[in-house]
Amino acid sequence: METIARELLNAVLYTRIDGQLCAGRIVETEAYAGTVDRACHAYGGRRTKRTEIMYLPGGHAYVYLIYGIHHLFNVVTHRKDQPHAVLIRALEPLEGVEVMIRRRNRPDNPYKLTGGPGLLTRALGITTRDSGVDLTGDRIWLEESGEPVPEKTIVRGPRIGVDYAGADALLHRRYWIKDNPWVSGKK
DNA sequence: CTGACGATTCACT
DNA sequence: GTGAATCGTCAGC
Repeated sequence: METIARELLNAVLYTRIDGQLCAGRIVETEAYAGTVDRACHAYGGRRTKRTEIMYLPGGHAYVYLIYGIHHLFNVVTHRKDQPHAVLIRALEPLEGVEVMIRRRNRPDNPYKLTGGPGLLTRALGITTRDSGVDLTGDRIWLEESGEPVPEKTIVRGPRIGVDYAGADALLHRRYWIKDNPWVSGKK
């Protein structure tokens, strides 16, 4: 749901995986709007073992493998059987930075530690094993950061990497915090 | 069973 | 700027 994609900006994503606590502030998201969105894995009402997670009630994690290499993390946002989700595209690291650096094992550009959907899952230790986990649990969870993002500093634009979605690729369902250096991709 | 391909990242020209 | 990496998922036979 698009409202939730906006609301998730500034929320803090925590993981406690392999005994390591990590946290990052969400600075970029994308909304995937269920069965009528060509860019959504559940387009047309498709239900498979993988996409079944998106049909769970909001508050679960939907994680999948892309290009055989990267794990992408989403928050399921709607009620049961409404397969909407928000992809977390970028974080600003807050806690466990040393752990993230070790997991990423590539200390070139610091903004690339968690500045991309495949990068932040690597840094936080999230994999497809975590698909379906309850985000109110103690392995992966979200917390409000207090201050909501001022409306003026939220920017929106077309989603990235969904050209196959035809006209739906043009919809402005990507949200990010203006001028935040951790935001991935281009304008 | 088989083949095509992806909500990406990185190395290299 | 281009192309490779790499494998689970999915549709089709």
